[in-house]
Amino acid sequence: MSTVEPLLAALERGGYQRTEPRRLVATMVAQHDGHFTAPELVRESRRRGLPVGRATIFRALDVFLALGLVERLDLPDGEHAYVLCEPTHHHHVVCQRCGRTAEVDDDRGLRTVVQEIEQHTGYAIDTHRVELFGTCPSCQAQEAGPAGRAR
Amino acid sequence: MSTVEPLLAALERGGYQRTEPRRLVATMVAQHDGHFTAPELVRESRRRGLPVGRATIFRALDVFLALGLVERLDLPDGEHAYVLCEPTHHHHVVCQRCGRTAEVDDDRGLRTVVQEIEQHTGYAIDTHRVELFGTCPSCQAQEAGPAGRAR
DNA sequence: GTTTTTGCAAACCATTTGCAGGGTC
DNA sequence: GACCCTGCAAATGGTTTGCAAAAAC
Repeated sequence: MSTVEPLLAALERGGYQRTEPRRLVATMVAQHDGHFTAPELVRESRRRGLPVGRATIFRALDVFLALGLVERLDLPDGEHAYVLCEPTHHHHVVCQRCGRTAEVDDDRGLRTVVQEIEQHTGYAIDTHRVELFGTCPSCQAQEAGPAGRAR
Repeated sequence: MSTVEPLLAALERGGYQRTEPRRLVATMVAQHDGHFTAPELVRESRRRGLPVGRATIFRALDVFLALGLVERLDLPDGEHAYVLCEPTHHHHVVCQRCGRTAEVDDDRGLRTVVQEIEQHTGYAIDTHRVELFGTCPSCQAQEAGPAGRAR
C-alpha cells in the first residue's frame, strides 16, 4: 500500500486536472497491494459510499494507464486486472492465492530470450508481455502450516 | 491452415463426442492460420450459413481449450483470442499486421529466466504466460515495398 | 434408454458513450 | 469564461445459463 501523492503529482505533470473523483480513485488504487479490476473498484466505491461514478472509475484507470502509473494484467482466467507500478518496470509475478504482485526488473535475461526468438522465427518483435503466476513467500509460509511450523 | 482430423481425433481421445456442430467449429478453427475470437467465429458461421449456435461455439472452444488443442491469447488491446496449436508448445509470436502466429518452442532460455525470477522474488512460480507481438517476415517484406523490392 | 449436446432466448456483466450540468484553471 | 471532467442512464458486446428438444452411444 502506497500513498496517493505520487499519483496526483503524475496527473498534473501529464496535463490532467487534479480533481476530487480522480483523487478518490487514486486512493483506492493506492490502498490495494495486489491486483484489482475496474468492477472491483466500482463495488468498493459503493460500499464505502465514495462519490464516484462507474464511468469515471473506468476513465480514471485509463488515464493512470496512459501515464504508466498502473499496468494492465490478464489473469489466467481472462479477467482484466490492474496493478499499481513503477513507470519503468514491466513484468509482474502474481500470487494466485492473495493476489499480491511483485515487480520483476530482470529484463536482461528476457531480452536475450526475445532476441533468440526473433532469430528463430524471423518476426520483428516490438512488444512482449510476460506474466508469471505462483505463490508469494508469505502464502507459501501459510500453506506449510498455519500454526507457523516450518515445512 | 491445417486439417480438422487431428482435432476430431483428439475429441474422441478426450472422451467427447464427435458431433456435427463440433466438426463445423473445428473446421473454422483449422482454416484460420492467425488468431481468432469467439465472436469472429460466430459471425463467420452466420455468414457461411453454418448450422451452429452461438453458445455451441463458445462451448466447443472451451472443450478445445481443455484439450490443449487451442490456446488463449490476450491481445495488447485486451481482446481474448484463440490460436490453434500443438498441445506441447506454449508461447506465441503474434503478427500485429496480419494476425498470423508462430509457435516458440525455445523454452530453455525462458526456463532459466523464470528460475532467476523465483530466486529474486521468493515466489514459487507455477505458470507463466508469454506473448510476443511484432511483425511477421511476410509483412515485413510488404512494408519494405509492395513492389517486391528488397529493403 | 440413458447420457451428451445443442439451440434459443434471456440473463449477465464489463465497458463505452451521449449529453447536460458542474468543477477547475 | 473556456475547457476539462463528471454523472447518469442507456447502449453495446462478449459470455453464460436454463431448459426442452435432438443426437450419440
